[in-house]
Amino acid sequence: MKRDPKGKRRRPRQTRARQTVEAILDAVMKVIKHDGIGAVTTNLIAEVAGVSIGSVYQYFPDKRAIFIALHQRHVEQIERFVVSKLVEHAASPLVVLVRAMVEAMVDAHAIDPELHELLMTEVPHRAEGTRDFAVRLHGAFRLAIAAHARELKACRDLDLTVFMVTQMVDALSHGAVLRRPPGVTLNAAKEEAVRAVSAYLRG
Amino acid sequence: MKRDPKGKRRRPRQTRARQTVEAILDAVMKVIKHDGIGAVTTNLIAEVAGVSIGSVYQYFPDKRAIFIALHQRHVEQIERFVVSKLVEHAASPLVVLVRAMVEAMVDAHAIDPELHELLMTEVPHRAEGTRDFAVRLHGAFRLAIAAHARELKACRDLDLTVFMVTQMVDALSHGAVLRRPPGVTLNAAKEEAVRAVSAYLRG
Amino acid sequence: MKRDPKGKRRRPRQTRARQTVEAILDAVMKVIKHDGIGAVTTNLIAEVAGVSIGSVYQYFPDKRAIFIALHQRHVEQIERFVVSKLVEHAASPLVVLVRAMVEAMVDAHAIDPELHELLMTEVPHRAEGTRDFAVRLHGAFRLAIAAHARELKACRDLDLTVFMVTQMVDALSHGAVLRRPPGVTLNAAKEEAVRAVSAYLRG
Amino acid sequence: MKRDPKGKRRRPRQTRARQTVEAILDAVMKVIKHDGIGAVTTNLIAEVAGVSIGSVYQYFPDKRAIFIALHQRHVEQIERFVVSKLVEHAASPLVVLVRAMVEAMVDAHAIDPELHELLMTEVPHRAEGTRDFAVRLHGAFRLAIAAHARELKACRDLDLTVFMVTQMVDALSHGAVLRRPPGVTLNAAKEEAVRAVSAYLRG
DNA sequence: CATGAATGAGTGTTCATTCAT
DNA sequence: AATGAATGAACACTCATTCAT
Repeated sequence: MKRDPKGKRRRPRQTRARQTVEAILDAVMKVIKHDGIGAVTTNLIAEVAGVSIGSVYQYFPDKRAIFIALHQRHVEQIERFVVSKLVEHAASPLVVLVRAMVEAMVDAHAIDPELHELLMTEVPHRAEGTRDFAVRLHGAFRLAIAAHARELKACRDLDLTVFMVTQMVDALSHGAVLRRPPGVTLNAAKEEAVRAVSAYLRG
Repeated sequence: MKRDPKGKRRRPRQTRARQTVEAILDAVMKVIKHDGIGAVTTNLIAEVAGVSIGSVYQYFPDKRAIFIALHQRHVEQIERFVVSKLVEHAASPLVVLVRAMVEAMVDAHAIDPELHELLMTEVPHRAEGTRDFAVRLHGAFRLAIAAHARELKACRDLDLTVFMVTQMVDALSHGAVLRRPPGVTLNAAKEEAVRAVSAYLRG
Repeated sequence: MKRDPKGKRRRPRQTRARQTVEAILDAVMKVIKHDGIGAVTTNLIAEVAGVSIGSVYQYFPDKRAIFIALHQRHVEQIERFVVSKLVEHAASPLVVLVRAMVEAMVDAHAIDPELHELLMTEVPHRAEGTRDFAVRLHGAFRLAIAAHARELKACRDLDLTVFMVTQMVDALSHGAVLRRPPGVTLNAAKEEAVRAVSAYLRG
Repeated sequence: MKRDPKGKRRRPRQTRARQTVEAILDAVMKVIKHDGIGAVTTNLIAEVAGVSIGSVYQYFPDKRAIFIALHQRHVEQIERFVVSKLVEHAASPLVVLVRAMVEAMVDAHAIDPELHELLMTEVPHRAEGTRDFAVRLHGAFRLAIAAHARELKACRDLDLTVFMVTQMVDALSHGAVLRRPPGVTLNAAKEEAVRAVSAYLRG
């Protein structure tokens, strides 16, 4: 596989391919939001994406693969988002870090809560390569928390602690966006989540 | 044609109907676990349930309704399970109550974790009547927690607190069963969850 | 099966049977007019008729038989109607007779033109026992026309003449009710039909 | 319409599509005549037409649409047939024209009387685009009759006259083919029809 | 590589009919 | 005779996938 000698120009094929893939995934999202997953057919995906059905099968072996890719993209977007927030606060004190984590996740969920919910409840996604939300975040959170390991008194098992924090942050931010009780503001829910995680970490 | 001596009319309606519905839902579960949701066809459901396809449509307007009912039944089972555990500990101190809550949820999830995961990730739900897990538990948890309201110093908003506890217990017990890191025992995960919830409630 | 010794009372069985049959046929009509023949199912017929589906099959061997009976009843109603008009004018001059025939048929069609049209275009009816409209009228018209045979100069073959008159009266009255051009009143169409038939009979 | 001599791209669209549609309609006719409409299933249509069931649904939204198209084609065939006969006799005297009209219709009905009858009595029609036989002929007949308007003494309303003639020709030719009394030849029935229409037009 | 017409196995669903009560 | 739950053969229709162009 020869690399481009000069490395200046991107191979147009790769670029076009990525564009097409993106168009297809965008189309799936659009259709899901408009009419539910029941309306998602490969032919409709192709039509909405503005490509031929043949091209869809150029990039995806079958329909299932499209859903998996959609999940992957969605999770990766959030992951990128969260990681970037986390590095910002690499040097912050623990509470600030926790607040940043919660805020990042809430923001991530708030981008398109409806779609997130649909992806989680309606779109089949159990498959290799698409590990769950919380699992994907494990790595990012581990790094961030490890930096504060000494502050954590009761932390005997870092992996366990990271696991717990990840689950809590994921669930509480998801819940804050989509299921908080009426009368509770998003900010209040956020603060409460920060409080909960902090309390846990403090021991 | 023997009429029953006392009873004027046979009335197998309610009983038979419920039996049939149960048989159908059991059949769906069986098929899902055997061959995945991809293999779930209405005719197969009928066959496995030992009823005619026509009878399936006597009780469910369409395939989707079967899935919804399956979710409902599953969630209700867990709810019943959790509630019964909760009433057992109506008079217990807070920490014991929290441990009971976590244990109940972990046990509930552990009954058939595979099925639970499949129901959540592969089977389309999202429809009236199938509110989320955590939402169903809200009521049960609220009752249990309200009894300890005085002990909760930092509790300004009971609903918010209940919401938080529900989310945490649900996520942590679900995670403990299905996503705990390797090397962490179920019991350790349980204890950690109890610790986390207690820490939050303590303020 | 003993007949009623005195013969005073109608056998309730016969009466009930006829009532049920009528209720079934009425139900079919009702459903057809409400939702089209596409909506006509035996179970719905039973429901609308207020009898059990089992009772429907007590009186009709299958669905087709119901349609045939419906046609038969409809045609017989019209036939009775026309015949009674015809006997009124048994002694009238030819033109009056023709006018009476046309009027009778127009009135018959006008009773429920919509249903008539539906019966003819949507409801399958080719079967023994359900000869066509015009054929059923042949006998009635034959009698009426035969009385005026001597007036008919050009009438070499009475059957042919009756056939022609029947076709014309049927088609023209049906058309007058359902297809006359805009701007033409029903009465004008009637008169024109009378003129046409008279012209034919006059030779 | 072969544009490019070299032929850069095949464009079988229009032609192939029409061929397929014709094949489907022919298949329906074939099945109806063989086994009755009861035997007409979409899959059988596809099989007999030599196309896949998927292709059937490429051209028709549902089964009903196939029947409608079949009616349309049938009526259009007859219309074309009649019109061509009519233009042949554009300059003929009235009686000859009437004879031509009757003959055209009789011939049209006689092409396949069985199918015609089945289409009319067994196949659901009645939908936009499938106006009745007589209505379709109205235009053709109007043109033909208008040319002789001066000869028609008693014709006050051309539309009414055309309506009457259309109804009569349709009914009498249809009846001549399918319902003439035994002992009456087709030719005799034709002549009688010509006589009837002529008598009407003469006033 | 792209296209999109064609495919056809497979599915959900209906509904005429039966028969135990 | 009446009932109506149950039946299941049969059907209309979909849609993932292919492949000739």
